[in-house]
Amino acid sequence: MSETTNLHPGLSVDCVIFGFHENELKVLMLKMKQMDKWALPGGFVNIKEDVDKEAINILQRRTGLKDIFLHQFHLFGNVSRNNQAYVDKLVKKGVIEPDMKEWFQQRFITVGYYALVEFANVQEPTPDNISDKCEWLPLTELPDLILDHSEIIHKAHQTLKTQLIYQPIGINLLPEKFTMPELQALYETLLEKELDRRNFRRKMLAYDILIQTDERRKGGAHKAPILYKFDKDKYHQAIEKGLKSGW
Amino acid sequence: MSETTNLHPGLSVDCVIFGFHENELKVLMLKMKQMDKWALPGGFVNIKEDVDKEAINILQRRTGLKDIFLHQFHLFGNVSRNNQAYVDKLVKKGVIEPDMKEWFQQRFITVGYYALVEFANVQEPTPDNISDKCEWLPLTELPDLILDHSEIIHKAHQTLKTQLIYQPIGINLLPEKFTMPELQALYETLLEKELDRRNFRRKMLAYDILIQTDERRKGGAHKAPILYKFDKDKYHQAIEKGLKSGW
DNA sequence: ATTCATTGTGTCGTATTGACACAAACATAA
DNA sequence: TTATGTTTGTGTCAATACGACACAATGAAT
Repeated sequence: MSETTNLHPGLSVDCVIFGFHENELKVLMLKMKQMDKWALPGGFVNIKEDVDKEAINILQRRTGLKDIFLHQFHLFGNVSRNNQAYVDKLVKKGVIEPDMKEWFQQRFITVGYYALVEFANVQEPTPDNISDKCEWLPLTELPDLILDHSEIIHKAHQTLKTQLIYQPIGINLLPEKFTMPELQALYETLLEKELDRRNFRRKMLAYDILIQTDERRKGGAHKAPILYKFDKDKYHQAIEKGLKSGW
Repeated sequence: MSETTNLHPGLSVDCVIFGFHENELKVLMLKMKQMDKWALPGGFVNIKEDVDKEAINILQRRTGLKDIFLHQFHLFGNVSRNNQAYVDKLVKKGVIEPDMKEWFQQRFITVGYYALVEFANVQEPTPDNISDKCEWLPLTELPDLILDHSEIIHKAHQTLKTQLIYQPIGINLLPEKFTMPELQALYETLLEKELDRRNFRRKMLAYDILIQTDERRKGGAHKAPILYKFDKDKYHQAIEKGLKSGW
C-alpha cells in the first residue's frame, strides 16, 4: 500500500487488544521490524470508510476475529506525539518505503480503541507490514514502545477500570462457560486488587446477568466449580441501563 | 482565515458548552448565516497546536472564559456525517468564500468536547465568521441543527449523566456560593429525574466536598437557605479517586 | 479412607438507601 | 403586629447492601 491518496490525512487508529490468560491481562503487540521496539496494532483510515469500521478491520486482520467488543476511548491529538527523527529512522532502516516518507512525516493524531477478546479464540496473531512479530505481552511488564503507545495503553486500562464500576464485563474475555472463580480472577486482574470470594459471588449474582448451568469444571484437583454463562439479553440490558444508578 | 495550509486536514473540533440557568440546562449555539439552522461552536486545528488546546481556544473565543472544565468525549468519524450538498449551499449563499470550498469539501471527522460553564459568567456570547448569532438554547427544545450536531449534543449529555455516577459536578456550572436546593436542581436537570430533597442533602454532604458558609441566600419568599461552596481540594480529589469504588 | 486445597453457602454487625414526619424560617398578606 | 403559606433544615425507621468472617461439601491425590 504505497497508495496514500485514499487515506484520511494525518489520522491513524490504534487498538489496545486485551486478552485474559493464566490470570494475567495481556495486550496484543507488534514487534517493529529492525528495531527493538513494540507497537500497538494500528492503521490508517480510508477516506471512504468510517473510523469505527477501520478499527474493526485492524482487529480482524491481526486476530482473525469478527463481532468483537470494541470501544473508542480517546483521541490522542498532542503535537508532541509526533516525532520526525523516528520517521527518518524507519526510512533508513527500510521499514518504510521512501515514497511513503512524506505520508509519515505528517502531523498525526490517533484514535484509541480497546477490544476485549477471548485469548484462546485468537489462533494466530498476524504481524503487519512494518512488524515481524505479533504476540501477547503481559500488561504489567511491557517493553519499550514506540511514540506514546505506553500512554495509550495506560489510558485504555484506566477507562476499562472505570467502566467496570457501572458496566458488566466478561463476554469476549472469557470462554462461553466459566466458573465464578475465573470471573473473579478477571475482575481482580483488571482492578489490580483482591476481592473477597464470597462477597464477589453474592454481588455478581445480584446483578442477575448470569445463568447457572448444571455442569461443573472437572479435572481440577479440588471441588469442581459450577459453570456459568452470561444471560446475553440481561447482560446487554445492564450495559444500557448501567449497574449502578448512583442517583 | 482563507489560509488553510496550516490546518490539520479533515479535522474539526466541536464544543458542547453546557450552562445552567433557571433550572434549565442550556447549550451555547451558533445561528448559521443565511440559514435557518444552528450549529455547535467549533473550529479547525492548527497543525502546530494540540487538539485539546484548540478546543480551549474555541471555548474562549465564544465565551471569553478561560480555565474551564473541558472534557473530550468522542470522535465522530462516520463517512455519512459529511455532506457535499451542504457545502455547495454554504458557498452559494456566500457563507463560505469560494476559495475555501475545496477545504470544506474534504471528508471531515470531528472531535467532541463538552464544557460546563457558569451561565452568568458568560457576558456576551460571540458568533464566529459563519454565524450571525450566538445564544443559549434550552437542551430540551433545540431547533434544526446542521450535520450530526444533534447526535453530538446527545452523546455529550449521555456522557455527562454517566460521569455523574462516579464524579462530583457543580464547579463551573454554579456560582461560587450556592444553596443545596440549587445544587439539587442541577442534578435533577442533568439526570432528568426528581430526587428526594432530604436524601439528596444527606448523600451530597457525605461526599465531604462541600463547605458550609455562615451566609444564607436572602430575598426569597421563604426560609433563607444556607450557602455552600465547594472544597476545591477535596472536590478534585474526588474526581481523581472517584466517588464510588464499585468494587 | 485420609488429606487438603478449593468451592458453595450462610451469618452477623455496620453502613447506605429510600420513604417519610416535623419543626424552623421568612416574605407576604391581613 | 400577627397570621399564612411555602420552603428549608433536621431526624427517624425499615429495608437493603456491604465487609468480614466460619463452616460444610467436594474431589483428586496420598
